[in-house]
Amino acid sequence: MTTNSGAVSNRGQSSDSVRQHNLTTVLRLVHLNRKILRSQLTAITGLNRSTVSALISELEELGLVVESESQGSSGVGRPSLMVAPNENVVAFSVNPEIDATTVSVVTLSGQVIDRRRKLMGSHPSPEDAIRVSAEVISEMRKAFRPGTQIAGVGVSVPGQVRTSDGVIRYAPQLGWVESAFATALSQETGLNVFLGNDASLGCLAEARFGTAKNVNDLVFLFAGSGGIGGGVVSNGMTVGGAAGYAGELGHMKVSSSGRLDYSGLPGTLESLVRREDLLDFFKLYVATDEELAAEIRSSESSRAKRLIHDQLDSLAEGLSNLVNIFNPEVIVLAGFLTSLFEFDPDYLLSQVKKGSLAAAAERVVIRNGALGADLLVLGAAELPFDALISSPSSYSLKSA
Amino acid sequence: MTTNSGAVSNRGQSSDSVRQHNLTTVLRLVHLNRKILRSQLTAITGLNRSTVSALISELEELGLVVESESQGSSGVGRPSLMVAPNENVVAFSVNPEIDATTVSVVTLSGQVIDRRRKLMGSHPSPEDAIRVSAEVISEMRKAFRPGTQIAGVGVSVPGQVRTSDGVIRYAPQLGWVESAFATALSQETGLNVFLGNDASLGCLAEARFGTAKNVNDLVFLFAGSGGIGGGVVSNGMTVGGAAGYAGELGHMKVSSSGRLDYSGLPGTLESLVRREDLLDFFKLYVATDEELAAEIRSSESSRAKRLIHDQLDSLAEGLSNLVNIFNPEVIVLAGFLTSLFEFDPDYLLSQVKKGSLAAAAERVVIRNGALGADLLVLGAAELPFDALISSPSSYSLKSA
DNA sequence: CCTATTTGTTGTTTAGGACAACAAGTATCG
DNA sequence: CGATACTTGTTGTCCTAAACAACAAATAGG
Repeated sequence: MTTNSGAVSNRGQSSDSVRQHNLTTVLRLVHLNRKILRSQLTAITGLNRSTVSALISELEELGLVVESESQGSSGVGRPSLMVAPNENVVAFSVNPEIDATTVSVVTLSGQVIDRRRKLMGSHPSPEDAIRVSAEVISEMRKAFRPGTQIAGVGVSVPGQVRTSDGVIRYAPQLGWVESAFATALSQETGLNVFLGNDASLGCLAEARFGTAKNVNDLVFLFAGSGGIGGGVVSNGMTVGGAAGYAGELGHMKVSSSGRLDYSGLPGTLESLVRREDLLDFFKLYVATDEELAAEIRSSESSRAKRLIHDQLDSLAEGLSNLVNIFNPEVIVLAGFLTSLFEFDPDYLLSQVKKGSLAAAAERVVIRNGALGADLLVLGAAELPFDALISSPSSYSLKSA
Repeated sequence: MTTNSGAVSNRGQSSDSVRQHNLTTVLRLVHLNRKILRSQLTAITGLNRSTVSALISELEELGLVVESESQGSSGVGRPSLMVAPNENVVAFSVNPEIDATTVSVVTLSGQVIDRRRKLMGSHPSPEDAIRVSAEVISEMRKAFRPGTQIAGVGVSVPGQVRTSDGVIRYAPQLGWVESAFATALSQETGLNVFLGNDASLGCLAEARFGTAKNVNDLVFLFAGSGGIGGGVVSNGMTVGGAAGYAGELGHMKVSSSGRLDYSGLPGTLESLVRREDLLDFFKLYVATDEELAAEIRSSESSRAKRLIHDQLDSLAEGLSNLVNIFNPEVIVLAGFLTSLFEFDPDYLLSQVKKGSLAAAAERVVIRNGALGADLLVLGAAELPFDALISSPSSYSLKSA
């Protein structure tokens, strides 16, 4: 049941908004599926063939989609046309890290067609990151083929972002506080800039293109060197909260331990499940996730196993809480949590079930994320694409 | 930002569905506001005056709303007509408790016009409750004035309910396990029966008619003799989870304490914030919430204050987690939590802020619920009313 | 009593989706 | 290989329902 509380959608619908809605619906399906048959569009939307035809014509005139004859026909009857996003429509994805900033170009069809990583001095300021991003974006634009249309810029932030105006409130690892990042980068580039929390964007990406495609209720947990972040989809909608700070699942207190997390809160999931602890134990310094994963996979000593199982126990406590709170269909893990999970999947699942209500946990599935290195790149690009998709006929795309 | 993940609303809209949507929108506004001016309807919906006029005519012909001349005109110009729900449209609300079952009649305008509480032997079975409910409903129907139209029955269940088919999975206090309650009660009464978790329904009621009206992101926490339940509204939608079990906020682990809650989970909010503990301390047995509240309010001894502050501390730990997870606009407390909160509101708020991220907590407000004894009655009645409102022209109302 | 203002009503226009008929292209079967 | 069945795209027509415009009704203020 998806009862809405009444504070939502009190607007009526005119025939004009119907058209917009239908354009959005079709364009979203084309975007999500990368390519899709017209016949599938009519089946999924429930709209008439002729209506779908008209909608696609309009989207084609807007330069947003292209049609082609489908190869390798499947079945009787006239073969249906293939509809795909126009490859000329792109977005920039900006991913600031502690020692570098990565800028990527993503097409509306989900291809990452360019990526440049700029190393930066330690502890760059927001202004540094903005300047570098703007420079890289400017370079990249010069290389675009003519006719390229830019939807905007999406930025993944390892910290708390006020989504309404794209202000970074606090990014602990970067040491950034209260930066009007979106406004500044928009001024530098002349593009629309959207910000999101990194884990929330990862959640979005896995829900749309990854292992949780078509899942309406999911919990996502992402752990990197900077702690644990999360994201939640409920009723098919991202849980954003009043100002966009929701999803800080790593800062959930699960124990009376006095250990502090990176934000200074005691006994939280993030304080107990730590990449650093494993690195220390394996005497790895500055290791990649792959190297750490290899160590974990090949762990034989009982001390190592004990440590890993302790981490799994703590992780399970957090996940149990989330199961009780959200009753998700799928739990998706990313970052180094994937290696923990792989070490003993059955153990984690059984511990999660032990700590949660039977009914809420009975159908839950735990999976590793499927997007790997593209996770945040794709997630951030979804922000400008969402803006475009929600008003296809009026959104102002910028040319290269 | 309310980004949707893509798994939702892939349907297109035909002109017919527009009409249904607009009928629903108008009827929902009339229901939520109990009465509303036509001019306000046009302003809120953004629809044309003539369109609103036509929609109301249709709803009036369906017997769902009535129009009247508004008294005490306010301002220049022709006075607008007042639109209100038809008082002949009602729903039954069934609230099973450990020692009694209460059946109420609620009008579409939100009035509780009849209520009968049937005491039952200790530990009644689901079948007992179904039989008693059906009997009371049958009696009540005889007393209805002619023309009364019944939307259905809403049942609040202190336990886990699979919302898709109205099966009670587990209601610990009642000792009920796996009961096809909705189907059985529907068979007995010939009415549509809907089930919901009690706390979730309380959340819904406070969000629609209580202290959280027009709030799109809220967390609700409800504590009675049977433990702590909760409900969440995010993006204006109830968080229900994959099968409807979401919102079990009381079973969130926040401490390493070995104390068990009523479902056998250790260190949870429910295990630490306990009505029983307070009753024991004050040597009250079988007290009402009012009696307990009076004791708490007049507590002077330092031992009493200590106990109450301990409970507030535990409550704050749970709420801090929920703030980090949901970034709510408002937290609503109900049941005996209201007296805890009233004892020292500033303390609770400051402890909550201490345990959560500054950004997520900065604007959060804690309030007591406003609906008192009507909480679950109104909440349960919303289930059949929702069904009616979401398809006004095709929902089959039953006559008395 | 007259004017300005707001709202309800009625008749007309218009946008856009549904529908029906036909053309186009594929697979199957004899 | 041709006939048939089947599915899909296209085109022209129909129809629903919202917008719009003009007018009537009801109020407040001068």
